[in-house]
Amino acid sequence: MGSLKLSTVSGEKFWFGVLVDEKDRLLESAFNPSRKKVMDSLTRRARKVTGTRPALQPHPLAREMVNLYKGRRVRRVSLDAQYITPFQNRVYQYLRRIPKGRVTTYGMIAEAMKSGPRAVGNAVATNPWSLFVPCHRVVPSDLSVGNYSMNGRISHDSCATKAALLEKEGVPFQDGKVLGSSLWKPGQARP
DNA sequence: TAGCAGATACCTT
DNA sequence: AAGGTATCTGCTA
Repeated sequence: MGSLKLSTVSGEKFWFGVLVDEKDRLLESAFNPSRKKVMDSLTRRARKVTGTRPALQPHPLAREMVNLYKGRRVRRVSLDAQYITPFQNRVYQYLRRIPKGRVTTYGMIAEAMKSGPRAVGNAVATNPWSLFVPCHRVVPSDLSVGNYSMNGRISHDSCATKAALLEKEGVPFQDGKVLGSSLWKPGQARP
């Protein structure tokens, strides 16, 4: 593995950061009100992969991340799936198919995959590609907002961020729950 | 309708 | 083989 690049930008009320390889493949993305937390998460990953610190230099994908946060559509990004498990990979294929403005549930993904909802939650929680793989579009079966961690601890703030992201994408809410009309049912695994 | 376990759970290291 | 879990369902009151 060659050298990695780390780029951060601020936008809205967050810091956004990406870690990319020499071929512009995304290894990890993170966003948080604290720039230090973003940097820590990305440098930790880089160190694990290369044993060295990544080079700090601007990268367009960081800007793209802000666009995603604003609810805009961006070009397809190539992800480096070398450091995730096959199960995570399968789960993320489903996440990437959830249309903007829709949501699905942990249980529905589990059913489609013939796995269990808690296992799916486990994989979703460890998504290394915040925003690029839209894990915020997965909610509990009671259609409440559910949990979100933003590469940190689960908190009220991060869950509010999840709700805000969904609202930006046009998901209708009522009494703190998404409307059933926005549910998207995942199809069976594709070959 | 809110709270609480069980699921012979499911995946990861 | 143990440990973690961003869940779901049905049963209780």
